[in-house]
Amino acid sequence: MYDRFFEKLAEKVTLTEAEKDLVRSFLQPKKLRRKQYLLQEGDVSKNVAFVENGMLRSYAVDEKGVDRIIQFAPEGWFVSDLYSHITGEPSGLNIDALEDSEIVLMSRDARDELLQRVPAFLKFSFEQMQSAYVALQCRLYDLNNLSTEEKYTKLLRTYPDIVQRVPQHMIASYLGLTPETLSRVRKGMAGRKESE
Amino acid sequence: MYDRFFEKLAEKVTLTEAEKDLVRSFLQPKKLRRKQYLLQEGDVSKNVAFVENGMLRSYAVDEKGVDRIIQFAPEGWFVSDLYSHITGEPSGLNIDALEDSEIVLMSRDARDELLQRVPAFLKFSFEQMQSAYVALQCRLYDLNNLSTEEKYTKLLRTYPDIVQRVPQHMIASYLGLTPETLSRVRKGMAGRKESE
DNA sequence: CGTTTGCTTGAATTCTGTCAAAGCAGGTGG
DNA sequence: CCACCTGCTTTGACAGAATTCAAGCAAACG
Repeated sequence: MYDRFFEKLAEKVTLTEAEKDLVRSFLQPKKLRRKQYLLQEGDVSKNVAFVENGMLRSYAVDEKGVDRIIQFAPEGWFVSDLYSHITGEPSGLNIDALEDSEIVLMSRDARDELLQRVPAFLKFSFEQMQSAYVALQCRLYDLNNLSTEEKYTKLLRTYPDIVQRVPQHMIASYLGLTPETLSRVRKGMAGRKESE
Repeated sequence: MYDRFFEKLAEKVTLTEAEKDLVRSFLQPKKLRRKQYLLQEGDVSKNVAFVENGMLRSYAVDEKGVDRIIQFAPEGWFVSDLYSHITGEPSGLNIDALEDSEIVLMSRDARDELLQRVPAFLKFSFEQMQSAYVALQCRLYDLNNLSTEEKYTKLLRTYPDIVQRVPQHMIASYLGLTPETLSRVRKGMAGRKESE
């Protein structure tokens, strides 16, 4: 239990056994069935979740009722509506499970206390956030500047197993495309490959 | 000197005078003329910059030679190529001044040492990074899901003085549009306003 | 088996990029 | 002080790309 979570910590900081125990005491395991919500629009995000295995997604619903996926969170990733979590305001996002999943929850109080009491945890959180920021900035650049096809192939290179695990229309949503457009782009790519 | 920098810190943490002095000893002021580079593509990002006043921008140049602006950094903002700064690899970005500017530099060693020696500085850096992450995620969502016109009006609401301070073609670049498209969108907005 | 869910396809429409040209400052040097 | 550049914005015409709406099809599911 919590194996992957502590592996993740170990990538960036080393904790004593005592610190590990302390951290562990603030965590709460949870299982989620496919399609089960972790957070629903309008609620306040009480927890940050770490995915031990399975996969979640966070998304917003636009004025036309269409899902707009913001993030996929497979095993080893954190997911939450940070804005709501920090400010305590109602969330505009939904988070739910795309597969049956096992996750680790950390409440806001738990997080605050750990950040204060365990310096290594603060250091980890900072570096984790820094990495996430760099990755997000890269993604933003790509979104702005790559062609549709390039966005898709780059996604495939970054997350090779995503095609097997999430339906295509969700990938389209994540990339900011309609399902039809993505379908046609894939067709174009396949056609070009065969003719060579 | 460093006034705005310490104001920024004070928004999130409180430092003793001794800590302030320590932080100060690791900072380096610098003036930049308009069009002067802080970082050029291919160089390694040695510093993180905080803008005391003036405005910088970070951008990449795509394969066709077109500037793609990633971030505007007016007074009170941090700017750097974090990826290059952390990894030590050559940067793919350029950072230069859009106006004559006064900035505060913090080298990588300085930053590492402050993060280690001044807990409040680590806490600040974490929270700063967290805020930046939330803001970036919001921007990414907008880029993906808003219409061209909505992106532009949202930008105007978020940074009311940006239109006065940066040329329109740079705003277009920041929004991922061609200058022509932005010009036409603005025309459309103006036309609609008058007829009502 | 019928229903749902997801993917594909087509045709029409709207939007955006591209290329080329012209207008409109502000700034500089003569 | 004026003529000239230069950088920036606007316009137009056209081509290409993406969305929309509608329909069909296959696999998965209860």
